[in-house]
Amino acid sequence: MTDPTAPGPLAATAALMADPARARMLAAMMGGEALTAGELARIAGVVPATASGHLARLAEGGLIVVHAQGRHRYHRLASEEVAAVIETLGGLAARIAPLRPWKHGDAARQSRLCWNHLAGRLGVALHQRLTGEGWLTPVSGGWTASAEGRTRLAATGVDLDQAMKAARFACDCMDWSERRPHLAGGLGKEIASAWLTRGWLRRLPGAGDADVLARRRIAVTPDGARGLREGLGLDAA
Amino acid sequence: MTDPTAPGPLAATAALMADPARARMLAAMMGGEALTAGELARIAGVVPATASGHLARLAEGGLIVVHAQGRHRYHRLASEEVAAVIETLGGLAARIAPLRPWKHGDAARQSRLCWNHLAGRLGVALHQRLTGEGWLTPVSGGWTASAEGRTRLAATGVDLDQAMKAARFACDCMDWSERRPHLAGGLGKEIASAWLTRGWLRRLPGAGDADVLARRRIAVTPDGARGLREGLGLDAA
DNA sequence: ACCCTGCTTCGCCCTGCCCCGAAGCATCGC
DNA sequence: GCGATGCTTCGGGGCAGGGCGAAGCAGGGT
Repeated sequence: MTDPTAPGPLAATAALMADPARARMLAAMMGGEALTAGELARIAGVVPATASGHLARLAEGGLIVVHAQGRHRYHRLASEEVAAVIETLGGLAARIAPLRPWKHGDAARQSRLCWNHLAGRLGVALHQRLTGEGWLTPVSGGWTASAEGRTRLAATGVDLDQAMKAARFACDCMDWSERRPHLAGGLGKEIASAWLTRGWLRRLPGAGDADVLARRRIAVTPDGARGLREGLGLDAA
Repeated sequence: MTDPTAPGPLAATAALMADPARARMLAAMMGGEALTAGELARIAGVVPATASGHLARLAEGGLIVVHAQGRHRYHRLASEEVAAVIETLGGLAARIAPLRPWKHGDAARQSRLCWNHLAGRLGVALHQRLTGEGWLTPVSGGWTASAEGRTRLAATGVDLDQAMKAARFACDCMDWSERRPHLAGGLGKEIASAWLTRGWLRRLPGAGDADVLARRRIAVTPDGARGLREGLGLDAA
């Protein structure tokens, strides 16, 4: 039998997220960008030395991966699965917290990124539109696109073939603010990155209000609003 | 602006799961039963006084609810959402943990309960069978059942109407051991409870091997194997 | 070559909290 | 009534670990 006093994997992994500074770092990385240790230190509100220790633990725990480049070290979440856990846990926390220094009434429902795909109002609306019209239908372990869905998405700059190739089993990620699924997986990533590079979406500076929203806010540009309306019949209010 | 040193809801909630004793308690409650403080103390491997403190914190944090009855106090998970978070986090932890006192190779994939519905091999197989035959199709925020699916399920003792009534948005819960969705929500609950009372499934004592599997193991009885084969064409190996 | 910047390692302090034993309340059985 | 059981609150001890400053080690610019 194993040591009964051992933490166990669940507690060990939870402990990695249980520190305020580390939680802020993880929340910041939910924007999908790779951030340097210095940036993360500032975000977390600790001195670089402390941040370095935290990042080492997160990396050793497998929650983040580090990419050294020159004298910078870039940190990002290790996988979509890690992002999903943080998203889910953050949603539960936000709904549970009776102590409410964090108004999750309105700001939290805004459109945002969840690791590398769209979440919030926009993410959910997109998911409903695509599945509601039958352009996309879930099958066990992935998606199939109708011919119309394929051309519609292509018109918005989404390379469906490449997305499908990478679309290892596209869970629809549960959106905690809207309580409906949004589009994750390879397809979600492809859509978000296509629209970001096309200038239909842009990142908002997003202040420093930590935790669930740090560095994750996005907005639809006028171009994007027009494109989504014409291409998908989606009203991005 | 709020106090920048405040833990934040994410860290606070994660901290509740970050203690070994509390994690063991939560894992035990994943079996769906309401457990007394004494049982949980024994499971967690701590003295009743310590367990009482932990349970108070879990309750105050909204992860569990307490139901006093006579001189016993029964504790269970507060919601399906809490269960989903624990399941997801446990899955991530099990796959990440490079330190492996916890073999998650085989035992973890066994059929088990996830809060109040089926998970593991059986849960995933069931989900695939029901959706694969078109008996159940996901629609935005729930399910619809075909006529054939309705009669098939009714034949196994599942009251579909009642299930649907309670089937507030049946996310398919992601199964971490099989990496495929299984059936959660009101329908998943109804199926599991129907088959448990009918004697098609039974709980396994489940040793005390804590964390992800404590008190969650189930097995298909000979009766159940026959019923599932005849009723649903499902081979419960 | 020089310095500057970004990051890490080290040593120390100190808070938080996990644990237990003892005592205090409830509830049930007799 | 009485004692037994289940659980809680209280006080004290001990350890993990989070925080910082100082020093060390890269990589880059000039």
